[in-house]
Amino acid sequence: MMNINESSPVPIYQQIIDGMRREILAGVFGPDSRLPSIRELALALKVNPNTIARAYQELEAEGAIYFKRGQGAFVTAKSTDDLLRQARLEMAKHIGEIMAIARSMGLDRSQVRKIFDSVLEQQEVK
Amino acid sequence: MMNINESSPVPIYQQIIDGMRREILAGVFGPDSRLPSIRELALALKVNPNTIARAYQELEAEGAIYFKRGQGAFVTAKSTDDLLRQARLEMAKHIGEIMAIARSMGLDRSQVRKIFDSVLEQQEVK
DNA sequence: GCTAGTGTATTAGTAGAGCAATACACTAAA
DNA sequence: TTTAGTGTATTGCTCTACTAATACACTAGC
Repeated sequence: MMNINESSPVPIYQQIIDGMRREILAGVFGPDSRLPSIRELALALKVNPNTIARAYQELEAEGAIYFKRGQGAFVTAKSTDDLLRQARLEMAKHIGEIMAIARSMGLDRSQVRKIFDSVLEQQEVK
Repeated sequence: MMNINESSPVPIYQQIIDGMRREILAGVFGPDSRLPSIRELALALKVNPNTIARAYQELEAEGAIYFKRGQGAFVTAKSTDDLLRQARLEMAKHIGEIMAIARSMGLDRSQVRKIFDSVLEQQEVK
């Protein structure tokens, strides 16, 4: 079960998005299985329904889940693929930022790749 | 001369920081040369002096410039090195974000590197 | 000392994000 | 057709980031 960090600077709705993505990827909710309803989850996490709704809407917008009227939210069949595609997009954004920095310093691609590798080595993998 | 985009979501003070870093790196202002005074620049960019001051303070904090009381702001002798170091830190942050995404998807370093390379290929170099 | 130039501090206004309270509208199932 | 469950819309509060107006304090140079 996902848990919310009240004191985190990361907004609650974003924590829910992240948590749901992770749980779907981990197989906690398989394709076409039903997610907890907005009200259920709001109650469980002690949060306003609108906050859950916002998270679910974003997940719907990115194609990870879909709604059946009156019945609730369900995991998209291809949602694992979608999530991976989405993740790739997010990564691409960051790489874009990195390249913007690199450009303003006059670095070319191979220099950026070197920096990337050397920083990557220092990262924890957990 | 730097120019400000009023309608950008990027705060003005941040645009000034970025612009200044770029101009220093480009050699518009060499080591120990004097930057436009806070009031001058505020007038030129049609912005409040405090906004310029904030940008200059951050540049000072990261060691790119220094102040002489009553005389203005000057470029640090080693500021090019400092800026490169700073840029590297910024890049590292983004790489950290990328790794956070990767972790939640269960990707290891080599997979991340592959994605990075393939995205890098698609980036414009300008 | 005076003056014109520096950077700095105080205070306040504006806009936006985030979240909750509450009421609404729809649908499945009995 | 009623009921209990869905998601949705409206509204307002709070907090924070950003910016500006204005007044202050210091310093070089005459």
